[in-house]
Parts: sequence; C-alpha cells; structure tokens
Amino acid sequence: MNSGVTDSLPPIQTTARDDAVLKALASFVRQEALGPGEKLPTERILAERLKVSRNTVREALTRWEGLGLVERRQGSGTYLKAAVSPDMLHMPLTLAGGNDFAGLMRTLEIRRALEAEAAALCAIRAGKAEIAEIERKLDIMEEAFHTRAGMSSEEDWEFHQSVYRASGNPLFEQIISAMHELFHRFWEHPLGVRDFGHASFPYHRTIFDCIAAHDPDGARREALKLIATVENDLKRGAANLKLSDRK
Amino acid sequence: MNSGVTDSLPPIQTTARDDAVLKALASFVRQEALGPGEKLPTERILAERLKVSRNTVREALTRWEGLGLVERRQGSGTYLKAAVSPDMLHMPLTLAGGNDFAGLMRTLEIRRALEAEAAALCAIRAGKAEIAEIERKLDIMEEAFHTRAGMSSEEDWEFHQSVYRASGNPLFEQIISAMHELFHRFWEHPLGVRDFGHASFPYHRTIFDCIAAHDPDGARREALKLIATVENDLKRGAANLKLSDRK
DNA sequence: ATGCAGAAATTGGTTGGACCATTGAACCAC
DNA sequence: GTGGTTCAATGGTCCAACCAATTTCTGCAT
Repeated sequence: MNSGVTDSLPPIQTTARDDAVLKALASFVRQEALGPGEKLPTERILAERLKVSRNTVREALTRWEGLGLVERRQGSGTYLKAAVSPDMLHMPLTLAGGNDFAGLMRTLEIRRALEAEAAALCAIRAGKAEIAEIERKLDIMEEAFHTRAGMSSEEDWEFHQSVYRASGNPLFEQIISAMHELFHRFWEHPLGVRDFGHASFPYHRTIFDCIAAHDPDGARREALKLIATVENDLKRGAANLKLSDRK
Repeated sequence: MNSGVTDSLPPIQTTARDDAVLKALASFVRQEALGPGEKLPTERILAERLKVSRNTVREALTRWEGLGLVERRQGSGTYLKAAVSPDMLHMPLTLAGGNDFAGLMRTLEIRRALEAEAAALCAIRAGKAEIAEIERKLDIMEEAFHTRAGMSSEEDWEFHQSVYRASGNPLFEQIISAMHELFHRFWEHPLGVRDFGHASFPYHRTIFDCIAAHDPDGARREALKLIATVENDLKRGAANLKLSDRK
C-alpha cells in the first residue's frame, strides 16, 4: 500500500511549510486520482514522506478540514470530502450574527439574487436534456404537493437544484447549497408557519415555462416573485412568533 | 497587561478541545470588545489560561486563520482581521479550477446577480445620507475618468462598494469583496485590453439616477447592463489573447 | 467452518518541552 | 539625534511520547 505513496510524495523544500504541504498533497491527490470519500495517507506517512513534522502536517490538514475539504475520523483516517485540485481558490465567508431572523432574511436576499440569475442563465443555456430533467423534478414536486396537500421541502429543493445545475455555472449550486445547509433547520420548519411556502407553489411551473421557452427575463421575473412569497411567509412567521412570545 | 486576560479566560472542560478553544476565544473577544486590528493573547498565554497544550491552541488559531478571521505575524503576535462573535456561521467556498478565464467568467456571473440585487435593494432602502455618499463617490470616479482619460479601477471599486453598503445587507459587500480580492489581478489589468471597462462608464450614473429616484427595477436593469459591458470587454480580451498566442 | 469476544495494531487527538526565525523595543556607541 | 546591536517576546517547527477511538486480527467456543 505504501508503494503507491512513495513515488508521488517527494520531500518539500522551503519555508511556508504547511502551505507547501497542502500543495504537495493537492498534487498527490491529483496524481492518484482520488475522489470524495477516498482515504488519503495517514499523518505519520505524510510527515515521513514530506520530511516535515507531524505537527506541520496536522496544521495543514486542519486548514483543509476548516475549509470542508477533508474529514478526519479518529482511529480511522482522513478522508476527502470534496474534489481538491492544485489550482483551487478559497473564499471563506463568515456570517456574523447569522443565527437570528435578520440573518436569515439577509441570506434570503442573497438567494433571491442568485436564484433569479440562475433561472435567467438556465433559460439561455439549458438544452433539451436539462429541461426534461427540470420538468421531471417539477412533476415529482407537484405530485407530492397534491398528494400530501402541501409543500414538500425535499422535492422543492431538488427542483431548484436542477435549475442551478442547468445554469452552467456550478457556483450557483455551491453557494446556495452552503446557505441551505446552514439554515436547513429554518428551511424545514420555519418559525412554525403552517403550510410554509404554499404561496410559492405556482411559481415553480411559471419559472419552468419561461426556461422551456428560453425566456431569460421572464424566468428572472418569476424567480423574483417566488422568493418574494417566501419572504412574505417568513415575515408572517416572525410576526406570529412575536405574538406568541407575548402570551 | 495580563491582569485583563485573567478574568475572562476560564479553563475549558471536555473533548473537542480546539472547538472549545475557539468558543472560549470568541467569548473572550466579545467580553474584551476587541475589534479588527487588535492583538489577542499570545499562544502561550492562551494555552496556560485554557489549560490546554499550545499545539491545541495553534490548531484552533490555524482554523481561524484559514477562515480569514485572524492574521499571525511571527515575532509579533496574532491579530484580529475581522469581527468575530460567538454565534457566527462559516460558509467556506472553494472554486475548483477558478484560475482560468472560464473561472473568471463564472465569478462574474455571480457578481452580476449580486450587483443587480444590491442596486435594487439600494434603490429601496438608501436614505439621503447614503445617496449623497454614493454620489460623492460617483463624482470622484467621473472626475478621475475625465482627467486620466480612462476608467480608474480604484475609484470605480469605491463607487460599487458604497452601493453595496447602502443595500443594508453586509453580505453583498462581503461576497463580492472576496471575489474581488481573489481576482484583483484580473480586475486591475485584465487580459491586456486597453481602456478596459470604458464602455461601462455611463451606466454608473444611470444606476445612481435610479437609486436616487428609488426605482429598484431600473437600478437592477442598469446594473445588468453594466456587468454585460464588462463581460463583453472580457470576451474581447480573451479573443485578443488567443490571437496573440497564434503569432 | 462459524461466530463472536477480546487482544493488538492503526490512526487521529493531545501533551510537554525544546529549539529556530522573525519582530520590535531597549540600549549603546558615535 | 542617528544608526547599529542586543535581547526578550512571539509565532513556526520539531520531537517523542501517550491518549482515545476505530479497525483488524486472533483464538476460543460452538
């Protein structure tokens, strides 16, 4: 097992050790064609091969862990959580005080911006295959809506993701997914509003119609309407919450 | 100097040490009301006060450094680079293969989305003071444009930043600033196009006019036009680059 | 053979101590 | 004062253990 490691992990040379470690590791991952879920060499092996201390390896891996690129499991090993490449750029964002309602509204404004643009780009670029996929997700969502008599956040999310993917720009899905994970407790059962997102239901099909008709401006407009309904629901929920606090 | 440190840095307790260290440090920063640029206790002090090894403290600080929250200067100390609070949320984004031209265009699509929304929100929310500030930046930019006979990226950037700030949502400035830093080598001298961004000049004032008139849809429309001209310039630059590669 | 409990090896997490490289301030010679 | 020197403080690296969780192996009972 170590034989494969030996060839592509030459010792490093200069200062800025941990950065050099990460560079070496990135090119190693590339040469070995490792993908998400796969295990990378142990800290001790890396330290030995790169001729640096295990502490230095740990600091480097800590950085990658903080960036969500790897996951460490004590007793098991360190595993890739995302695709890494030597030329990737990092853009860590910090939402100060994002836990409260105001923070949620702020992220929703970002989502509105991205959602509208993604829908517009999707209307321009989506091919027949992508449009078919979006319609499939839309059908599933609509059936779930009629069967269970309400919005299903799971199917709803799948529909939106298919739009992001068809936009031709992976950054849309990446950013919105990150926000979605951060606030999924809110998206799921937001503020105790019953039938949350009910009002947004019809706009899913109007967005799809604009995409299928390759009408970017229309898609942008309908997407903005959709997010506006979600914002209204949230505000309503916040008002209810305040009300229930009073009693 | 250590007397102030003693009171608000009690020892921590359980496993997940480095997380606990960061939590303790965050509440410490809050209690001491430390802001960006200020120096926080040395690693040795922290290790002693928190009753953990200095290595553990280092791993914790490494995480914050990777998130851009602190900056470490050897021989000097560790300094806050941004406001930190105990309840902040992190959203690290990784742009795979973002170094090339395609990556730049992808980030520009994100910027178009955010720019349009920020302008629209600004038109809704900006008060007299904010509008005056934006106009001031616009005047400076226009004067620089006529004096030096071309776009000045510095003043241009200041104008846009004032719009982001007046949007009432700090996330806009945060995200776009992060992208701006990543690609500032491109924004500055992009692909050797002379008079880059020249075509975008008039839209700065049309955007401002819409903001001043509290016309969100107009502001959104003009912002989209502005980014479109930038995209065209970039495409033209890419074509020139390919051409010059040929010879 | 099979299955399962316990031992052993593996691996990340933590500790303590040591030394190096850089920084910045105090100090001294001029 | 000016300019260089010295020296303490601080982050960066290294080493050698040990701890804790996990995985793998071993061997016994069935």
